[in-house]
Parts: sequence; structure tokens; C-alpha cells
Amino acid sequence: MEYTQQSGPREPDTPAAREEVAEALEQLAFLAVRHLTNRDISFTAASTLGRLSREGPSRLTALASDEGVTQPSMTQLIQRLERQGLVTRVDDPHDGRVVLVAITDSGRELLAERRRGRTDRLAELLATLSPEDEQALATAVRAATPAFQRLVENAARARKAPGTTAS
Amino acid sequence: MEYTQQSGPREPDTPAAREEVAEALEQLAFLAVRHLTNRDISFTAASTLGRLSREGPSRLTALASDEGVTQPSMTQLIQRLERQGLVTRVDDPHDGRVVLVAITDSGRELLAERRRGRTDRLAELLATLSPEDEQALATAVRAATPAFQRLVENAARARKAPGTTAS
DNA sequence: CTGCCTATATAGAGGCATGATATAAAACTA
DNA sequence: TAGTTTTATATCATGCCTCTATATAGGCAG
Repeated sequence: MEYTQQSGPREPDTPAAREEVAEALEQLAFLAVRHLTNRDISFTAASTLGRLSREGPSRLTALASDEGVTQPSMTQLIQRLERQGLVTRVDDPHDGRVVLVAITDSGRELLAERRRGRTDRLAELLATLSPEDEQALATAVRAATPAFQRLVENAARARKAPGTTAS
Repeated sequence: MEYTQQSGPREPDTPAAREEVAEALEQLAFLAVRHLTNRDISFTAASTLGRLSREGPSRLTALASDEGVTQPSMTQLIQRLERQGLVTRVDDPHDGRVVLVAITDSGRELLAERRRGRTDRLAELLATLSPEDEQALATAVRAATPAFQRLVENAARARKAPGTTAS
């Protein structure tokens, strides 16, 4: 790929440049984990609830595979969530083996609350910045969002079909 | 708020703008947890090791408070880390009650390995992007880094002395 | 010495993950 | 139809990780 010079790329995409970006992203991730983590339910639990909210009732094994945990783990997780009233389990009339898991209203409410809490905390943190810093961060985020969206998509794809890239 | 028009801030720092930034950072956190998480040791374990590596031998209670866990949790964590040879415990000659925890060479090596692994995975992910996308991400990251550094500092300060801002 | 404060340890309980295995229903196969 | 295999879920034992409540032991003040 020769430099097409269209919109002014200033540096090549070298391993060193990638490392710099990786470094920054890691630091960002650290902040996020440190300050956005809610201890009421686990990451897998929240992620599973979110999936059930987006995609509707699902099978246990499908959830387990999607969330990257084993089936026994998901069974236990669903049992806990059911005990807390966040999901319900319904037998599938077409297949006596399967159990369909669905999110409850209470589960949806918890998701909304968590979301509010995270956003509030982050906004509080952003408010501690100078207007210039906040502006810089906002501009950067907007510029990076489309690229980042594609990164997440690629990551999701890589998760499903591993071993395509390296070794 | 009137537009000051000094050096081209295009949008004011409204709650809505903050929410947009918060949204993006949350997504980033999700990616990080999903793809950068190493399952060999826990987040607190890794963070504690990192602290010991940066700051030298420390007391159990200091570690617990810095990491935001209880003292018994830290005691158990240190016991596990000691069993794995990642830290050592030395009695303080000046005070018979205290135990100083120090990272071992093996612990440092583990940290380095984890770091390598994360960076590699991230670089691999970045390599799936188009040159334009990667460039956009790199530019954004570089622009945002100073502001983000200060955000992290503020966050650390807020963690030590809470309740200064809201309620 | 008595009593209090501090640093760490222990006990018990629950969430969260694992691998190995059990059970039941469905789907093949002969 | 009977027997086998596969699929979906559950159960068990184990280990990590965190919590609260409590115990032990050293330091210190009177």
C-alpha cells in the first residue's frame, strides 16, 4: 500500500505505533475496570442479562457458548439469577430437553440501573477535567468511534472462528 | 453557554456530550474485559503485583486499602500468591505485628508475560483494521492521552477522598 | 499490669468458574 | 421396534475470590 496521500496519514501503521495505541487502550481499560465495575452482579451475569434483553429467550448452552463459559457455569449462573428474580426458565414444548431462559422486567430494570450508575460515575469523572481536556477527549472519542466499532466487530468474529490470523 | 470561539471547540461540554463519551468508554471497557482478560490470575492479584513491582515491599493492610478490598481478602490473596511463588513475606524487624510483602523475580516475570500477551492480542486486533481506521484510532489516542492521564489522576484522588464531589 | 489500638490470621458463607459425570430426551441406525 | 449415539441440562467436587465477624499477638499509654 503506497501512501495515497488523500487525507494526510502522518505515520505508518508499524508494530511500534500499534504498541503505543495498545498501551493507551490498556490504560483506558484499567480505568474502566477500576471505576466502572459494579459489584452487585458479575461481568458474565451482566453480559448474559444484556444478551437476553437484546436477543430474547435463549437456551442454556447457547448462552454458555456465547458468553465463553462452560455449560455447568451457565447453569449455576442462571440458577442464581433465577433466585434473584432476574430471569425465568420455561420448558420448550418442542424439545423436552431444552430450557429457555428469559429476562424478567426486574432484570431489565437492573440493567437500566447499572447503565445509569456507570454513566453517572463517568460523567462525574469527566466533570473534573478542564474544558480543554474534556473537549480533547470528546473530539478524540468521536473520531475514533467508527474505527473502534469495526475493531469490536472483528474481535467478535475472531472469537467465533479462532486461529485464522496467527500461528 | 456562549461559544467562545477561541481555538475551535465545536461543541459545549454538556451532559449529553459527556454521555456520548461515557458510552464510548463503556464499550471500550467491554472490549477490554472480553479480549484482554487473562484468566491465570485475578484482576486484584495482577493489580497488587503491579503495585508491589512499582512501589516495593508493602504492608498487608496498605495493599488491601489501596486495592479496595478487605484485609482478610488481601491476606488470602497474598497466601495464594506466596504459594505460587510470586511474592514473599518478610517480618518487619521494627514492628512484630507487620508483614512486608515483596514481589519475587518470578512475579515480575509473570507481569512481563501478561503485558506481552495483552499487547500482542491488541496489536493483532489492530492489524485487522483498514489503514484508515488504524490511523484514525492512533491519532485519536495520541490526542486524548494527556487529557486521559489527568482523568486517571483525578480518579485516583477521588478514590482516596470520596464524597468531595456529589452528595 | 491493665487496657486499648493496630496488624494480621482464621472461620464460615456465598458467588463464580472449572472438569468429570449423571440423567433424560431426541435422533439416528440396524 | 430395539439399541446406540448425540444433545441439553443438571449435579458434584474443587478452587479462587470476596465478604463479615472474630481471634491472636505485638505495641503502647496510664
